[in-house]
Amino acid sequence: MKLNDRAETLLRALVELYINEGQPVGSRTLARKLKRSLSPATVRNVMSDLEDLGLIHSPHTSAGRIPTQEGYRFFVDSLLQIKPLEQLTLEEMQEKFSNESDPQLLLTKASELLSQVTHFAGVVLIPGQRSSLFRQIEFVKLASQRVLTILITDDGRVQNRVIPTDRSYAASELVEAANFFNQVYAGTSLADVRRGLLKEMQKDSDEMHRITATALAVAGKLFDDEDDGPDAVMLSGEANLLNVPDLCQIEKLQKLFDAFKTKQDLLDLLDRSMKVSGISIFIGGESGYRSLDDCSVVTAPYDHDGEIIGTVGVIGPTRMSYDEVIPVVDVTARLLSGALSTTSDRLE
Amino acid sequence: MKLNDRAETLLRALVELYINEGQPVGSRTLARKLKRSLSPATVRNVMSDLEDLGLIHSPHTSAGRIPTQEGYRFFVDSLLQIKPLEQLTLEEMQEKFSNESDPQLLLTKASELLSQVTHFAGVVLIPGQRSSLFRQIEFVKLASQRVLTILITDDGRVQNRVIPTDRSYAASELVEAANFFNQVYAGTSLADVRRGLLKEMQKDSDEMHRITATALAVAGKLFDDEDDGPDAVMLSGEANLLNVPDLCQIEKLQKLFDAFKTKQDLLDLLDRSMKVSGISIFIGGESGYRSLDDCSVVTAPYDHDGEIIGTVGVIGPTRMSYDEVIPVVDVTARLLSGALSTTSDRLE
DNA sequence: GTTAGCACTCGGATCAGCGGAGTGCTAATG
DNA sequence: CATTAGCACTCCGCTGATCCGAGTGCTAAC
Repeated sequence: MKLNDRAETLLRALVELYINEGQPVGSRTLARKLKRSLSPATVRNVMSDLEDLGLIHSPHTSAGRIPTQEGYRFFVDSLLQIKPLEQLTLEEMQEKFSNESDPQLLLTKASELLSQVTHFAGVVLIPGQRSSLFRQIEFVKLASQRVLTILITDDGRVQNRVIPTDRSYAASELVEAANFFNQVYAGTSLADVRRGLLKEMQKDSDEMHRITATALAVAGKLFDDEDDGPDAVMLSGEANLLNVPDLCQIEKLQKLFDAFKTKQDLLDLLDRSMKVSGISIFIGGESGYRSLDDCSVVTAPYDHDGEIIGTVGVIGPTRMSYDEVIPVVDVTARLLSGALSTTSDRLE
Repeated sequence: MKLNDRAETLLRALVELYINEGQPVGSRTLARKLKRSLSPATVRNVMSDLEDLGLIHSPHTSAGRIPTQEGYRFFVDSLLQIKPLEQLTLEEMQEKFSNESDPQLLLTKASELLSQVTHFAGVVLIPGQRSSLFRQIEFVKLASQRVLTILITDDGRVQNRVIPTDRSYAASELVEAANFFNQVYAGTSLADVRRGLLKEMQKDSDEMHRITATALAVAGKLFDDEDDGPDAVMLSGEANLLNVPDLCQIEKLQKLFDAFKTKQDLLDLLDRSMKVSGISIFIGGESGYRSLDDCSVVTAPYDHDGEIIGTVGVIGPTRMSYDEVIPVVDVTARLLSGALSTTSDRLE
C-alpha cells in the first residue's frame, strides 16, 4: 500500500494522538497538532480517503477516527520511528540481569523486567529441552521402588523427577548406572539420548550388561514422554492489564486470563515468532486467537551462543506505545542472550 | 452473643438467601421463605433487632438487609450446617491425587483442585524448609568457579542452586565434600545444619581438614540466607475471581491482584492459620489486610506424618457458600496430608 | 405478641431536552 | 484543481423530571 506524504504524516499523527489520548481523533484536533497548517476541512478529506482504504474508522457518525487493525499494521510497518531507550531504563535493566547466572532465574527475571518496564504483561517462551545437550544425570535413592532423577543439560538447566521403578535398587547400583550414563551420553542432544535408549531397549535383556539394564530401567521413563512439559510459557505482571483502560471490561479480561491459564494459544504464538529473526508484532486479531483480540503482542527471540532457543515478549493492549515497547523487548532479548552466553555452563 | 430461636432461624435464612441470590433480602421474601409462617411485619421487627445488634444492615432505606461482617461471623460460628461433600466431587478429588508422588506436584495439584472445585482461587502455603530434615546433598561442577548444588530434604523436596565459588574445584573434591556432608548431617534439620556450619566456620581454617574446607566453601552460601524463599505461597485460579459478581469492580480486583503479586499478606495470613488446628475462616476485613476487604479466606492446615507443615485454602468473595467451600478445603487438606505421608520418602 | 394497613423513602429505569464534537457536502477561493 | 469556509446534520453523553417497585417504620387493631 502506498500513501502520499501528506496522508502518511496525517496517519502517523492520528495514530500517535490516539495512542497517547485513547480517544477518537477529530479533524480539528489533528489539524492543530500538525505543523503544516492544514485546515480541518482538508484534514477531513484526507481522513475520508484513509477511511476508504480501511486504515481508520469512526466508532459513530459524530466521533473522531481511530486506527483500524490495518491502520496499526501500516503504522508499525512504515511509519513508526522507534525511540532509543532511555539511559536510565537501560541501566535499570542491565542491573536486573547482573549477578545472576541461574538460567531459570534469568528467564524469570526477564519476564518480570518486561512487565515492570512496560507496565503490561511480560511473557517468556522457555525452550523445550529436546534440543539441549545432555550433560549429566544423577540418581538418588528414595523410598523403596522410587528414585529421584536429576537431569542436567548443557545450558545449565536442571530437571528433577521422581521415577517409580520395578524393583528396589541399591545405592551402589544407581551410582554405577549414573556413571555409565554420563560416560556414554555426555554431550549428545536429549533427542539423541532418547533414540539411543530406544535402541538399547530393543535388545534382548539377557544379553545386556547389568549396569545398562539398571540405567535403562531408571532413566527410560524419564526420556519416554515429551519433556517440553506444559509450563513452557512463563507469564509475569498479568495484573498490570487490569489497569489498562482499553481492557477494563470484565469479559475481555476473562477471555484473556482464560488464555493465560491454558497457555496453548500463547505457546503457539511465541513458537511462531521464534522462527522469525528480530522483532515480531502481532496486532489485535492478527494472531488468529480470539482471546487476544484487543491485545498486541511484541516478541523477540533470544539465543544461547548464537542458537535461537526461545522468545521473550510483551502482551498489552493494541493501543500501546510501540515505539517504547519495541526497544524494551529488543533489549531484553539481547541482555538475556548475553547473560545466558556469558554464564554458559559448558563442560570443561 | 445469644439470640432466641426465631431470630437465629431468621438470620440463618437471611444469610443463606443472600449468599444464593446476592441481593438484599426484604421482609416479604424472608417471610415467604420460612416454613413457620410469620408475617412480613413480624419479620421486620426481628430484623430491626438484628440490625441493632450489628448483624445485618441495609445499604439504603428502601432496600432489604444484608449480613454485616459480624453477621457472617455469627452465621459461620453458630448457624452453619456443613453439607457433606458430594460423592462425585469426592471421587474427582481423590482421582486428582492418585498416581502422584512428587511433593512439589502434589502441592500444585492441591491448589488447582481447590480453585477448580470451588471456582474461586486456591492457595497453598508451602512449608519453609527450615524445619525439614537434611537428607542428601550433591555437588555438580559447572563452568569454572561455579557449582550446582542439589539439596534433598526428607520430605522429598529438591532444591537446586548455582553457587559461585572462590576457586575452581576438581570433580573429585566435590564428590568427597558431598560424601562428607551426607555422612555428617544426614537426618538433622536444616536449621541444625546451618548451626553446625556456622560453628565450623569459626574454627581457624588452618586446622581444618581439606575436605571440610571444600564442603564449607561450597555449601556455606547455600545455608547462609533464608531458605524459605519468596515463593512460599502458591496461587491457582486467580482468574476465577474475575467471574465473581461481588468483585467485578476493577479497583477491587486491582487491590486483590496486587496483594497476590506481593504475597506477603497472604503469607502472613496463612502462616497464622497454620498455628490453628482445623478450619480457619477469615471473613472480609477480619484478617486485617485491606486488600482482602471483600474476600473471605477458608483455610486448613495439612501435615506430613502428623506434623503440620503448611496450609491450603480458598480465597473467594465474602458472599460464598461456606457450607460447600469448607468441606472442600477440609478434604483437600486431608487428601494432601495422606498423599504426602504415603509417599513419604524416608531414608531406609 | 402478632398482624394489617399506610405513609414514606429511596434507587433504578425511562425519557426528553440540550450542548458539544465532529462529519459530509457544497460553494467559494487562490 | 486543491484547499478552505460555511452550514446543516448526526450522534453521544449529560441532566433533570417522572414514575414504579420494593421495602421500611410506625401505629392501631386483633
